[in-house]
Amino acid sequence: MPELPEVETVRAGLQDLVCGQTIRQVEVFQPRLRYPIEADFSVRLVGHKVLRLARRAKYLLFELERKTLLVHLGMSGSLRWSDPEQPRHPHDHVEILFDGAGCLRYRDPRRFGLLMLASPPVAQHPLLRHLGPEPLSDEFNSVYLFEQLRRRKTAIKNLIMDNRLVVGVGNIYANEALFACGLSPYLPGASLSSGQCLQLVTAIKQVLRAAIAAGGTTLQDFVNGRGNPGYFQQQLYVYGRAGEACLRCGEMIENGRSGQRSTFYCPRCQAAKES
DNA sequence: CTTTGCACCTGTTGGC
DNA sequence: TGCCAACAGGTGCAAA
Repeated sequence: MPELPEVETVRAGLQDLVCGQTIRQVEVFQPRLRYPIEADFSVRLVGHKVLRLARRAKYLLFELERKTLLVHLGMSGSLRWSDPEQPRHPHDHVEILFDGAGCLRYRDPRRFGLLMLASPPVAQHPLLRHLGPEPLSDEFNSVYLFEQLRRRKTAIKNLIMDNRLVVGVGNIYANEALFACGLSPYLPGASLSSGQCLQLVTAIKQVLRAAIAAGGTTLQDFVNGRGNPGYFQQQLYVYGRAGEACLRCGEMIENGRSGQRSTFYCPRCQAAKES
């Protein structure tokens, strides 16, 4: 469910609540997530203080003194600050209690997410090592993108959703960014000119920034760390709008498939252009 | 190396 | 109303 803007929204909302807090107790109610939670997970966390809450790609990084807790929300995960006295939801799989009042609860009906401890340097962790640049960094620019797309015939939409090329762009924002710059999602990567690469890079950054500013997109159940929804869905131009009129030209938005993912686009604004 | 399709899991939705 | 197939924000992996 969460793409980069949603994860960043959770990070920003939880940061002040967890930083400086020491972990008092960890309860695992359901260890079978994407990777099973190890038996010593709780023991290794208790007594450690959260120094910083960072993010890399769609991973949340709880930086402790000598280790890092990695949390990925998968498709349906959420992490929320809660009163330990409140009854737990059936899909609350992990609870982290702190010295101060309040606890962090990890909820994930589909269990595609993960919680895992990583030793420094965390960037070398197997799950993080092969990740591409952050989309909002200067490292992700048109020169880089153009070079990456050479010799790639995969559809551009699938390429920008590939973690090794650039992180954080999921199905919603891939569709939105391609609409924003008027490129067909089906263009082979190598067919993009350097000018189109610049337009696409600019569109991705702009869409992600706007989504972060709106607190993310809530389609069904996304909530930030404090249990509140995001509002970017009000600014979606194509995602989920199949059959409705294009907000720019009035043409009917189409819903196709690309790489087993549903793909929304305006056939007029995003006509496949030769380059 | 690139590309494709599957697998992991539960919940919701839409068609018949 | 009920049943069942299809689909849902992600991503690592095997196989071609």
